[in-house]
Amino acid sequence: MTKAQRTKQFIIEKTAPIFNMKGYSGTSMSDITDATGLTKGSIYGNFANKDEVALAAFRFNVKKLHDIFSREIEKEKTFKGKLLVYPHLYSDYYDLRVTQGGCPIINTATEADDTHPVLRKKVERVILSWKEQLVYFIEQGIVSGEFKAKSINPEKTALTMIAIIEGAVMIAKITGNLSSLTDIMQSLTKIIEDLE
Amino acid sequence: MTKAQRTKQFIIEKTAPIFNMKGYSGTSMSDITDATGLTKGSIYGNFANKDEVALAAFRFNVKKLHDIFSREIEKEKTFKGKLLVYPHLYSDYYDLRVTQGGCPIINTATEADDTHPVLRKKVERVILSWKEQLVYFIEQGIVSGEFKAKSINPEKTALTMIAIIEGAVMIAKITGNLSSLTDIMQSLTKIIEDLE
DNA sequence: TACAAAATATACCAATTGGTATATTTAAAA
DNA sequence: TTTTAAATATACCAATTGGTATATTTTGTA
Repeated sequence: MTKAQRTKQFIIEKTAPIFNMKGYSGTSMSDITDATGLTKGSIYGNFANKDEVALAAFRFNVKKLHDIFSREIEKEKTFKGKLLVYPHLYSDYYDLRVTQGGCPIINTATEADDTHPVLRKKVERVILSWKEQLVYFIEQGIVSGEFKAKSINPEKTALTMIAIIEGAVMIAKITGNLSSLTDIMQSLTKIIEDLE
Repeated sequence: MTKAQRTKQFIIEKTAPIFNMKGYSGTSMSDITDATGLTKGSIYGNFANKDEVALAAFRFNVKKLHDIFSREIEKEKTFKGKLLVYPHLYSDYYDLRVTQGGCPIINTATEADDTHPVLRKKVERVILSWKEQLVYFIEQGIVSGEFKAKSINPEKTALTMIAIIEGAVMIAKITGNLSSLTDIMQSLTKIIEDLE
């Protein structure tokens, strides 16, 4: 890793929480220089513009979350177990502190949908690939006999899971109430268990 | 209604969609003057600052949505019917066009949670009172015998309903896919029907 | 150790930000 | 119809915005 690569990574790590908390248009260049202790010169030496920093920060935040879940999902042998990783981790409030400022998906989605086409597309892809992963788990669960084939619509179930999770994170974040997150995750657990 | 009151209302109506699309920090004074055709003088003659306009715009957006749902809820005689108004209206994509820019609750919640304490508190109150209304419907449904008392946790169900709805709106907005909204609303319908 | 290249800092830019003081117009009351 | 007050417009303000050209420092390599 060259010096420049390290600096680039350093800028991303330092600004990722800022972008997640303040949003794209809420984060200024001075926020970026403050957070990194670097000057504009070195920011613009490593990134073409603010946009590039925001994009990299978003990628970083998503990966951070993704890695946590992937690690736990791999440990599980059954597909039901893999699906249950989500309510399990979220019940522990695990993530909300990892990525400061709440879920980067919902944060970026709500800000970018009407304002930032590039970022919008990135979020869309993240959501769709998340959905595909869930669909795969559900379908494989059906194949393996864990879930009953009839009456299950994998696509619908996957979308519902994502909606519940994102909605739950939003509610917990705005109310500061951890128990509401736990409550909603119980409902999600039930949905998964009803697949049997 | 005096002239000033009418102008104030005019400013709110014209800027409400802007704030909902661009967000608080994304909406500038020039956006406001552009949208209204008025000058800064008359904006600041009617509002103390940008904050006041944003707060009024948020209130306006929430009320607009609230009125639509209230009207339909009143028509329903059973509590199950009242709860089902949500999936029914959202399946038709009814709201997403009423309040331009998607759901003001999720938009404002994700932006304000880490940045704007006053707005944050307002969103929190909106969500909590929405939850209380749902809890009331569920409890009354139990009293009336529509729902079976045991195994129902009204608070948990209400929170889950809100999470699903908000998450669904977010997904539909970012993917531009109406059918995902319909899919998720079917899941919500099932949750409500399972209360029997 | 010298040197080229990469990385970072400095100092600037025009444009825009939210906000204000004052001038002008419009509307209501006497 | 005149006076007064309310409503709106004009013209400004300092501060901050994202961005850039250039100077300086740091780094790896010959």
